[in-house]
Amino acid sequence: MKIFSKEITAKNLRRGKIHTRKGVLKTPFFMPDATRASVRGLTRNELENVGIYPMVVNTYHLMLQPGALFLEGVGGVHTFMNWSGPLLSDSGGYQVYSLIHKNPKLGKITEKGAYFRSVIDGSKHFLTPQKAIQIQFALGTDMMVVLDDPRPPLVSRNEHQGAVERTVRWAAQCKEEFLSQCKKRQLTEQTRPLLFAVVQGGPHEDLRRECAKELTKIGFDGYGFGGRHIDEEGKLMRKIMEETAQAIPEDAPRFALGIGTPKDIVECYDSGWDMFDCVIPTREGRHGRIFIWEPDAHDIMRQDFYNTINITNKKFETDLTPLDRSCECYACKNYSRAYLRHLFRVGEPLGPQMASLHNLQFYTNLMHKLQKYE
RNA sequence: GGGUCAAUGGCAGAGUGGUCAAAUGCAUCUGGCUGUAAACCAGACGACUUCGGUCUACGGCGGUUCGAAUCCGUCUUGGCCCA
Repeated sequence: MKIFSKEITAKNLRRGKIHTRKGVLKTPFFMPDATRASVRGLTRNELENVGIYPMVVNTYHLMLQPGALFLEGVGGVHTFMNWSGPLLSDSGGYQVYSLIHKNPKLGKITEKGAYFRSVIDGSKHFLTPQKAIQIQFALGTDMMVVLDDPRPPLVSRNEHQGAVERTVRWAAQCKEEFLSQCKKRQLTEQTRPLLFAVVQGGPHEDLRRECAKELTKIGFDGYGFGGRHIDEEGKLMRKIMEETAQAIPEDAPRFALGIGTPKDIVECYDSGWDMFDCVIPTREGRHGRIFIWEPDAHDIMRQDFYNTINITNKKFETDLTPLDRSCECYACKNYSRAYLRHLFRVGEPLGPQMASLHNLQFYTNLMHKLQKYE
């Protein structure tokens, strides 16, 4: 199967389509995070109406609840959550970082894999590269990610180097398990999922290049940018993103994991990345931040094209206009800023729900604009 | 009419001689959130300020004291009990 069909080549970027077994994805695209097999607060219909097609689920969260065996038994996570679009499963690699590195009490990393203490009930779990792949096959997702070893950005170069080496070793083990699962399940080039590796290396360009090179040798369907991609001031490490994109095979999809703000996404696109996922639209929506198009902005590549408002701010108390006049989403078509502020203040779930919906519409529209760009 | 208890910042409610511009919770205001331990977290919340302080505040008034939200007297208001 030809995974990536090249359509446009401009500068050093290539844009095209990714062929998954559940359908074709035109790049660039954004996937909302349905970490626990649900985009928080939104129904299947709402997501479809916004124009969502691919989404991201999480291996770590789903192996804890409801469990990989159960999910495999019911025919996979697609069936369980009733979603027919392509699903990408994150490996749990990020949880290695966000749980263990941020709080050593929650687990331990060894060469064999990562021990986790469940944040749900304290029980112990062990995730190996092989197991991460096995679970993702049990989930039945269409794009899988290798177990990787991200590190906090400020650790020593030495530690980043160690993380790169481990990430490469684990990636090789994942690939091996992936091939074995495909064989066992009699999957063809047309029916098998895609496997993505993750480039680590922190803020060191040479480590990123080295990591990309080693992963390329093993060979994957796509490559991700892992670890933190913004510096201490919250600015995108653009040079690193560019360098890393250049170090990845030109005909492979490039997945900027966990990115990002609308501005970050545009910059990453411009740096050569074409797949994105992030909690920002939904989490910040739940917390009251709304993305608004700047009416006079026409070139998303060259100017500030959006603003954010905090809908809970007092200044919206009597504002009967929609969140965004130019938006076609259900929230903007039906409710006012004052009403949504009211919903947030009294704790009605409809508030966070509508805010998430609107923000996802914003992200979807942003991706449409990027797809038309050139 | 007699007795008794109470009155604290937007609300609830601690504090009962100095460490009190006053705990805590709620409410309010403002931030933050980047492969979701996140419907979460943080800061502010009497006024003024040259940011060192200054002033006004724990029902009213008066007192005791170096010093009072805290002790005493009295008034006002409210709860409960007895006539």
